[in-house]
Formats: sequence, structure tokens, C-alpha cells
Amino acid sequence: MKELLYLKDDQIKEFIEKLFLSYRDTFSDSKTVLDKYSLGIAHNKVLHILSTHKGITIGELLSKLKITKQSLNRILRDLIKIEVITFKKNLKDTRVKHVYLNGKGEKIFSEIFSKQKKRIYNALLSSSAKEVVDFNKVLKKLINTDERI
Amino acid sequence: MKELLYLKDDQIKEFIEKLFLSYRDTFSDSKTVLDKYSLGIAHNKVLHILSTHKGITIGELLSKLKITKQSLNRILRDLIKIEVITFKKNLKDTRVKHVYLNGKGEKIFSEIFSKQKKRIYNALLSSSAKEVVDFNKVLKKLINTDERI
DNA sequence: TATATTATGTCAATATAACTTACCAATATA
DNA sequence: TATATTGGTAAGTTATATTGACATAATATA
Repeated sequence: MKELLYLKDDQIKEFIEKLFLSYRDTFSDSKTVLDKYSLGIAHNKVLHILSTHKGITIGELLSKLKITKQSLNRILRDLIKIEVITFKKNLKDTRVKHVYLNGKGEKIFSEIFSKQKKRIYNALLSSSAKEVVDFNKVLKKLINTDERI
Repeated sequence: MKELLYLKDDQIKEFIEKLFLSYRDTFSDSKTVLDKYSLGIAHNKVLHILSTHKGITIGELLSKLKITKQSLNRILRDLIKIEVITFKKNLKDTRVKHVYLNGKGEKIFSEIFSKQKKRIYNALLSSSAKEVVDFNKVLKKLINTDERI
């Protein structure tokens, strides 16, 4: 049986504040790269998903991002304009479109990622394996069940 | 000496994605309450800070939020209009203003907080004390040194 | 005391990322 | 064939932030 854990409201509030700060800081790391290509944090998020989910469909992108298709369309139009994504029709259902990063897209995302990576490395490499496992375990539980990765 | 930790890029990307999801989910919990009072996530963040930093000054709020004074001013005007905050001049330097939640403000924030609290409780109470300590330790390291709480 | 700096407020214009409502085309399925 | 699904798009709106400029009062400093 696990030890009992006593939590005060102020501790909970600090956790919420830290969730915000770690998110804000991590996504501000890539700002210089994004500016270089006139992209924003919305494009960053799409590029991130495209890099981890090659060939994702529009519908899957929408349910991951939880934005409207009109919003996604603006982002995709920008990414098409700077020529970093390509599409492939699904062979069985040609209504469905699969989205991919092309070479230029991979390169730009790797620039973005290398900035964010530093922060994560610094935090995780100065931690023990057990600490990282525990961190991951709790972090996962904070995410809605149907979105967990 | 700590065990060595080997991290693949895909694992790092998953951490970044989880940081985003935990932030997004936590701050979407309060949406129903915010809607009730015609407030947004920006007001949520200010109310949060006011509840943990009673009597914070405008300048301190600005450096915590990392937004411009024009942006903060919009939020504060809204909070003044619905009568949830009060100000007190600093006695030694009367240029400086201290901001407080009043009774109504405390009540509204406690409504917001009770929604977010559930998520944190569910995650932390199903974890061991050690796991929570480790989670906190790593999370803190992800935040810029000068902002750590 | 004169001047500079600081803390805060405000106006105007703009950017970014999202939203709602509405409608359309192509394709798939009951 | 009728209906549902996948995706695209136009127009207008909202929320949150920005930059630049200027204002006021109070404090610090030369």
C-alpha cells in the first residue's frame, strides 16, 4: 500500500503554476526560429505533431489539436505557402488526406526541436532514471484519459 | 552517482507534447466557471496569482505574467468592472499599487480552483509520496531559473 | 532645486490564434 | 437514392497579445 499523501491547497496551486510556467518556457524556446520563418506557436504545434505522426489525417490533426478546421486551415495554408508539407490521398477512401513534412519541413522542425530539446535535456539529465520515470508517470495522469500518449 | 539516462528524440518530443496537454487540460477545466463571469484564461491567471500573492504590485504581476502593461491593464479593468479586486497604495512609495482579491474575488477564484484541483488530486492521490516529490523536482527544473517557485 | 528615473495608466493601431455561422464538393455508406 | 462523412472556404467576430506614443505622479539623484 502506498504512503498517504497530504496536500494543501497552496501546494496544488503551485503545481498548477508550474505546469503553466514549464509549458510557457518550453514553447518560448523556439521563438527565434519561428520568427525567422514568420511562423507562430500554432505552426510549431502542427509541425510537432507532423514530425511524430507521419501521414496523420486532417481529422486526426483536428482532434489532437482541439481547434476548428477553419483554424487548422489557416495554419496549413501558411505551411503550404512556405512549402514544408505535402499531402497524399488515402487509397481506400479518397476523401481522406494524409499530411507529411517534406525535407524542408523536417529541417525547420529539427531547428525548432533542437531549441526545446536543450531545456528537457538539462532537466532530465540532471535527474535520476527513477525520477524521470516518476515524473512521466504523474505527468501522464494529469492529461485527459482519451488524449494520453 | 546517479544512473545514466538514455533519451531518444521521440521520448523528448513526447515530454513536450505532455507538457502542452497537461497545461491545456488543466486550464480548460475552469472554462465553465470563467464563462459564467465572462472571463477568459488571462483573467484566470491573474486571479490565480492574486490568490497566492496577496498584495502583489503591478510591476511584480507584469514580470510574473511576462505580458505588457497594456495587456495587463485590460485584464485588470475587467476585474475592476466586476468588482473582484481592490488596490492599496504603498505607504513608503505611493507610486506603487498593491492588488488584492476582495471577498467576491476570493469566492470566484475558489470556484475556478475547485475545478482544477480535481484534476491535480486525481493525479497526485493515486501516486506515491516519492513519485510526487520526483515529479515536482523534475517539473521545477523545466522552468527558467529566475521564475522557479 | 532642477532633472532624471520609476511606476503606473491610457490611446490607437496591429497581429495572432482562435471562434461561429454558413455553405460547398466529393465520396462513402445504409 | 438518401444520408453521412471528410475536407475546404468565406465572412465576420472575439480573446489575448503586441508596438509606439504620450501622460501623470512620485521618488531618486546630480
